[in-house]
Amino acid sequence: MPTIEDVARLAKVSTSTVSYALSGKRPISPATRRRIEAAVAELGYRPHAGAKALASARSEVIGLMMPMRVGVDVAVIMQFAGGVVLRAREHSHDVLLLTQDDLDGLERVTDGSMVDALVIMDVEADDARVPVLRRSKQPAVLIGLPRLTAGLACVDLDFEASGQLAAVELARLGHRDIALVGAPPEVLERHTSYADRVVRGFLGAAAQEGVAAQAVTCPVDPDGVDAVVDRLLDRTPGPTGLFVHNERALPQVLHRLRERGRAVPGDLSVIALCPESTAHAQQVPLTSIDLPAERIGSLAVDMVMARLRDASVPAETRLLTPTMTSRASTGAPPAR
Amino acid sequence: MPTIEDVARLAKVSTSTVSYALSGKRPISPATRRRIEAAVAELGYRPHAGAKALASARSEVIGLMMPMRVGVDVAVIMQFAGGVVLRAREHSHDVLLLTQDDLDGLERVTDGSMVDALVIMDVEADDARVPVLRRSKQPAVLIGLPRLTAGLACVDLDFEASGQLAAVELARLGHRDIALVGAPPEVLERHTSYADRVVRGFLGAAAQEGVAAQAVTCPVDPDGVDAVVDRLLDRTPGPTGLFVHNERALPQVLHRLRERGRAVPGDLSVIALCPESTAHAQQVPLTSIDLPAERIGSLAVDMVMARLRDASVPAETRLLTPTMTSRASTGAPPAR
DNA sequence: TATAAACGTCGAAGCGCTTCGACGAAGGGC
DNA sequence: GCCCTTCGTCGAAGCGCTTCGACGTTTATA
Repeated sequence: MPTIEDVARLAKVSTSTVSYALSGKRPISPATRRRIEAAVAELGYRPHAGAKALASARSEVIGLMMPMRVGVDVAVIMQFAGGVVLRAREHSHDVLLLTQDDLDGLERVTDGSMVDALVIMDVEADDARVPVLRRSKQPAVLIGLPRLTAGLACVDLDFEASGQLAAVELARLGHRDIALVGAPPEVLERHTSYADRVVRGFLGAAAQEGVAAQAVTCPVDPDGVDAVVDRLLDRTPGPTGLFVHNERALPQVLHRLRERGRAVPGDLSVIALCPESTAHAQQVPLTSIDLPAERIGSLAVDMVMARLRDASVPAETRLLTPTMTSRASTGAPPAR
Repeated sequence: MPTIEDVARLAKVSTSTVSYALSGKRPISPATRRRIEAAVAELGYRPHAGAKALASARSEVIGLMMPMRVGVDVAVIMQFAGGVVLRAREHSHDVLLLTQDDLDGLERVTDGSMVDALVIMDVEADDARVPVLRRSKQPAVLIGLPRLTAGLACVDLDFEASGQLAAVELARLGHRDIALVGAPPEVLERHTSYADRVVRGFLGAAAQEGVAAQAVTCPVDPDGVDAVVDRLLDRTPGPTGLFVHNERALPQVLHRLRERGRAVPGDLSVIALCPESTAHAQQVPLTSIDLPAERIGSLAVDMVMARLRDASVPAETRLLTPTMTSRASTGAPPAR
């Protein structure tokens, strides 16, 4: 591989001039710049990442911690990751992948200067990674909210507002008894905060609207889903509006409703909290609150980059306002 | 951050001794080693990755090219990736993430010495990345088979044998008319080679067994799936055995069969080609040929590491023998 | 027209690590 | 008791880049 010295020799300038031409950190005359560019092209020169990192104290890599167990919502995770990688490239950074629980990896990549910044996915209320992050020099942004956000940069969908939005919409349509079909028990137990927040928003808004409401967790296996749906339907009079925040259970919920002879939206209205693509992919296109995973990923990168560029940028928490799109799964409750 | 020099000073040795103690490349007396380890621990020393890479010409990072569009089989992709990352860590390497089509990124990370080796997922028959790989210095292993594998390291499930296995099993059970519900049209068109290979194996083995067989592509949207299933069922006499190699369509295929009143396995036997977890997750546990994605990912890393360690290790193609597990979805065809 | 400022370029000093060769001390073979 | 290894350690030379200060040359400013 050619080095910057080879380029300098071919362009008949010093290596520092090549460096400045390439980084743009000092003015270079058009003529010189052209010669350098020609030399770079002719040799196929690429700067050595390690040398650059050593000299400049910047690796141009950001770390991404991502859950990789085949679990709850692979599709969403993937969209986050896609958003992160794409946007990182736009900031001309690469992405180093870390698994969710690799606490030691976190220290290795930060202390070893492998990464300039970090994006942490799927944050839990009392996340073990937060203390590590606090003492590291690199800026980090969390996707999700820990219990204490002071001094941390966080970004997420406003799940509480999402819960409210769903409840208010169902109330507006005339439903007087509604239910949230929520995250699987294991997610709740891990205290991934979004699950709690949806519940709080949903129940709170329902109370305020004077509508009866309940929230249930819902496993992802078909039988478990059936049991949950059955329990809901067997109550009398029972809910006429459902808000489903559980991507993996969603198809089976709809399927069970069909099996039980309940028409959507004739007998039951359904609102889902999921990515648009998922809402579309169902047999009845679902009225949904979008989970803009890719956008959140991009935004996380933007935030972390801003702080990398200018350390005085404050570490704020940004909660994205949820938006609802009405499709074919909602309507007025059936007349009694 | 402390440097190796700080450690050396504290341990009262030279920096080279510290380096040798840490790498184990030269013998160090127990007493010295202990002092060095103590100093490392006391200072919380971590070697600077860039400096190490520069001096040793090894980054201890492997590149992983992974498709991140929300597409065909996110769960499988994720399992591959999980396998890769986990095993890479066992070889004390980190993983740099590249998107599937980032050809320029490939050159950047190889020529810029960001990675020591590469794992490339989801290889197509005439993959544009292959020429780039051939001219790069780093060892690479492909997950999937390009048209010309000479000189390349590849690893994949033996999809052709999988097709055969399914056909033979259905024939053995007494089915005389069988069908392959295959990959979505867009996958076939991209000539992701595994789709073709399954078809070839399935039809070939069926012919040999003297069994009528057909192969159809199958989109992933519910209506598309229904149409495919309907077309199959409306033929008379029609197939009594199905081999489904399309993870996203799988639940809907089963659902449509139920809607059409066909019992599994009473009226129709179904074999799936998918990860075990998917086969279990269906309402009827599916007889399946396992797609051991995580294992393939690990194996890919092992192969690439072997070649990294010893450049004379040949670049071989390894096709994993498929294994079938009988569950509740297969049996004899109905009596006529 | 004298003088300060900006421009364009260069040389050299690192950044933090690995690795080669060297060298004294200790151990083995005869 | 001598020579040859092996062991354990050190010093120094890079690895390929960035960046600081310096220095002639223009160009603007008064």
